[in-house]
Amino acid sequence: MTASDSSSSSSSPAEPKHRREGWSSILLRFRDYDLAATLDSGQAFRWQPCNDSWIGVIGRHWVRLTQRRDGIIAETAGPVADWQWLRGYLQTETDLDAVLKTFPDDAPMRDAVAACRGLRVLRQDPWECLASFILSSTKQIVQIRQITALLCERFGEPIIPAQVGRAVPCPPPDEVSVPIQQQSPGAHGVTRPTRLVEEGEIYSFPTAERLAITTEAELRSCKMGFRAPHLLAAARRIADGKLDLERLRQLTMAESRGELMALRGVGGKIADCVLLFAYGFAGAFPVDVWVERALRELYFPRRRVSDKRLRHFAATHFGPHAGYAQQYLFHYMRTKMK
DNA sequence: AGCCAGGCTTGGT
DNA sequence: ACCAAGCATGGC
Repeated sequence: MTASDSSSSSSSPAEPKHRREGWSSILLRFRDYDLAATLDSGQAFRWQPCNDSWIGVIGRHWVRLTQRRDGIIAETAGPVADWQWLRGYLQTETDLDAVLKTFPDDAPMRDAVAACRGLRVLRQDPWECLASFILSSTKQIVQIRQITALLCERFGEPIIPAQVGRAVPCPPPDEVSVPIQQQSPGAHGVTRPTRLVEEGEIYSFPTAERLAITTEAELRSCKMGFRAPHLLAAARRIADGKLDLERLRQLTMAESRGELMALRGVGGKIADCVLLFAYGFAGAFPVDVWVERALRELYFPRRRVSDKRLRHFAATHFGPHAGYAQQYLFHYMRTKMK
């Protein structure tokens, strides 16, 4: 698409000045990307704002993202030969203009787009997405963040910003480089006693295999309440191969939705979130309390409309990128209006 | 204190 | 087919 990159091996003037040895960085060039809206709109729950950047984990990569006028600077540890994993996650190759043009031309959509233009739908790992949204039911977003943070601290693997260096996850943007010290292998080895989590330390999202060998009580200690048995059962079905999340990519949206909804604790809304945020089914349209409120207040003010009729409207009115439209309505509703 | 939160399941009409 | 209660937990 229109994006062009400059890798850390080039001498681009846009390169971050605080680059350190053992790090890679890249400038993904494009306009029309609102990083803050995208990372803080209830799609993913583990991005932490840090000064003017966002810090998080994508797969096994520690990542810092910084919005610039002409794109996004990404930094990560170690050499990176191919940044496709990052472009895929951020969906930087999606033509946003083309998506927005498919939206219905009505006042609510115009207002929603005007309020948060540049908001994107991410493309996340299916397991992390599924697990996160199993934990989301009847929870506020701040609490989902808290639960997933606990889950990752207890059962994830520590992700060190520079694998051979000291963990300095959050220096100010132009801090003087920290000398990288050799560290004996195994310092973060297999036995990780429970301890206070260091400030800013980041963990990978635990695999289904890891969670499959926990107990419901251990999961409940992450404050997930009645969702614990649902998450545990899902992890076990995936770990033992009864459910293959990769296989769902080959199915139709409806078939994939059915497979997801066969899991305890996964109804239509959570399934739609996974279809949209992980598999990229553009027509998936999750309806939560905020989107239902948006539909009723913006499209049917002072009218009583049945849930059935509302679902039919949602399924037919928003076009081939209904999921994108939904995310704009959601973020619009949550930010601009109370 | 009481209500609500990016819901789902179950049991009652 | 539609309606309500129950479910854990925490923020406001």
